[in-house]
Amino acid sequence: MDLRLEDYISIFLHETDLMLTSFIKEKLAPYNLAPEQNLIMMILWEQDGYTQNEIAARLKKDKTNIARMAASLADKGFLERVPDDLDRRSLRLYLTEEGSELGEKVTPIAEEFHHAVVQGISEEELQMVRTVLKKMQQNVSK
Amino acid sequence: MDLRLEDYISIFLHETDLMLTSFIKEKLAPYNLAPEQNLIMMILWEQDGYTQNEIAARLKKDKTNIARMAASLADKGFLERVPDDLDRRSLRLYLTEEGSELGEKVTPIAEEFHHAVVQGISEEELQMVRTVLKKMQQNVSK
DNA sequence: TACATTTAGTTGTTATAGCAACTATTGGAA
DNA sequence: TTCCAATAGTTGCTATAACAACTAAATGTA
Repeated sequence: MDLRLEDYISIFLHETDLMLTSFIKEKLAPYNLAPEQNLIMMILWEQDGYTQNEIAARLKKDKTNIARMAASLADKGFLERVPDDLDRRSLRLYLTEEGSELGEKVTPIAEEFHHAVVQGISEEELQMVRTVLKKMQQNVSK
Repeated sequence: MDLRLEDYISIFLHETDLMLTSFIKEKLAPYNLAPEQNLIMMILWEQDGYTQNEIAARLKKDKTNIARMAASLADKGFLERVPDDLDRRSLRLYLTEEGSELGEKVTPIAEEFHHAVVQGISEEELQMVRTVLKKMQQNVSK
């Protein structure tokens, strides 16, 4: 077969992902928010009080990642980690005043980012890409 | 606008990338090769003796990453880092016997991986995805 | 009730990614 | 030839990602 690096769609996908991440990282930097930390905040801005475990399920990430990102966000003063009364193993994430206010500034940036990314790409093209990516996901799942 | 997480194509792209990476990571694990380390090896299997800098340019990665991955691959005995005679700042990467032989086992795995990923996806669809991803890359570049 | 199992979260480790600041070397210009 | 600028690589740091092994708490069953 003899595929070259340029033939691997996975490599191209990975490069694209890194470029998008780097782009939004720069936009968020002034707000002291890293890209994946921002995803946690986006969930909480809609509705806070979720447990770390619930956030992990929603973001399809390992609970270790969420725990460390939540700890970092708490350090920054954007949220508080409150043990649940009924299940004292669980930590529920609640926005602080500062974290809550941050949403008003950062939400528009996230949406601008999305629009910048899809600029010049039609709804049909985007849907097609979603379909193909979904197929790839299925291809590598049991 | 009020986009939900599911609306962000960047998030879907990122999740897909992670799933593909995790899949190939598992396939390569028995050979003591991590996915990105494998990319360096793939270049060297085609032609070795490139400098770390040349590898970094080819893989569009920071030279720090390449330096650390090359150090790791050297630790594993897959390559040697040889200072260039004419420019003693440069380190050229040469395959060891072991690293060279590894290529015969791992190259087919990489190609099988690619075929697994694109299974059930037509050439036209794949080309269209490439075109759209390229457009996204341009959208986030200066 | 007592004990085994499951669950939520933490700690430690490895890999990737990229920035900043540094050393060593090379190359270019006065 | 001397000195400044550019280049190759390293070290240190922060963030993401996920696995393994652990603690603490809750649940289920004998």
